Amino acid sequence: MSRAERERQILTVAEDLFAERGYAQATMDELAERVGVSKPVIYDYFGSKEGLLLALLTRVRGELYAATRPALDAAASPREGLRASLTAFFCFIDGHRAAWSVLNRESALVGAEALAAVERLRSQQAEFLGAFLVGAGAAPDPATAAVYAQILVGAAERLALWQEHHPALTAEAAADHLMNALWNGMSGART
Amino acid sequence: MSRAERERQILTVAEDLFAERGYAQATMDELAERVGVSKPVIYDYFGSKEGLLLALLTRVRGELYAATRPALDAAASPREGLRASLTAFFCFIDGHRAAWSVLNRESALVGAEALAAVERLRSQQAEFLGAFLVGAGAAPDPATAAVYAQILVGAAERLALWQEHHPALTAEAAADHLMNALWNGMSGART
DNA sequence: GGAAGTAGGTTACTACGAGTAGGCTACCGC
DNA sequence: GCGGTAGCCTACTCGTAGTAACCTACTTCC
Repeated sequence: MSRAERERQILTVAEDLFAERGYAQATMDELAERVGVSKPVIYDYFGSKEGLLLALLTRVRGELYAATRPALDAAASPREGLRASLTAFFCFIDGHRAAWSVLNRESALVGAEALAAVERLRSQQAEFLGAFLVGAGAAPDPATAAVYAQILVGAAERLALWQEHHPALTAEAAADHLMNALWNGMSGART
Repeated sequence: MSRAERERQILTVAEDLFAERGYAQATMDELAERVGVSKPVIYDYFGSKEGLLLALLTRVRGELYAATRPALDAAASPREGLRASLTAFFCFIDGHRAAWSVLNRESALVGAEALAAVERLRSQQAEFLGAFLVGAGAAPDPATAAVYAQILVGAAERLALWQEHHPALTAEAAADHLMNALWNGMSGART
């Protein structure tokens, strides 16, 4: 098997295994067994357990960006663009539900590098959201836009996790709620 | 030394150690050494490394509740109450900066029980915020209020973490931004 | 066509950290 | 003084991340 092929295979198996057991409980021995190779092969490809997680995060980051970025500009108005992008985000999480909590929440404990990788993932989202908010006139200045972007990212992330235990909340409904709360404000109740 | 005294001592040292090294990198051997006892003593008190984390989370939960809950009702208006409570939250994080990321973000990877404990912490905040939002007329119905409460919690949490790398953002400023974004809405820029 | 290098593995270890078995000491009630 | 017990220690076991050293087949060059 070629290197690139083997690499993708290991990452895919690892994503499932991490989702199933959690990062800490997943062992490299079991991963190697599932892939059907010996352990040093994994180490040859990724260097360490954390390196493997890092590679996984990088892959997910690319996918998430591809899923949410285009939606922002494709819509007719800023409001609809933001709503479409938020919906895309929740749909993406839905498709990667198993990997989501592991990759985005459990990863932090391993080390500085993995933590930084998770932060880069968030920053990537926050950055283009911030630029978007400035363009949409939704924030008085770039600094405020940066803060607002963090608020958006945090709120969306929390809602995505909350969904796990409240499956009644669909991706569209989650996006709608976010729009109502953040765009219109909570000061007066709206439906 | 009495049991209760020893327990508090171990928890305090553990909080520092976890903050310093991160949960995974912190070893029970080093903790025992810092406390000045042998390892089995720690296990006698907390059962396991995760048990220790759990006890720490429980303590922090009580402190966070005490810091944020009273502020909600003490103020003259709902708007001011929410702002005061958010400010109290960011101030609390400021005081527990070192422990914050470990306890609230890194803990998830250990096991189901620790994960549940972290979720309870968030739920506690979300619950009284939800009830508050209903009372304030800031959400059309209790179900929406529950979603809004999650949005508040997620946004506040994210902003608290973002502050780590953007120390210019004070607790008051963070609370103000949150109020502007969430209460008034982002649809029209306000200062 | 055979020597030399290399890609893609393998088996069999080491190191280290979580958790434990069993014993020791000093104090308390009687 | 003596049994019980609270609080603590030394000295382990065991599982898992990570590694050293070796092996096999294929490609490449003369």
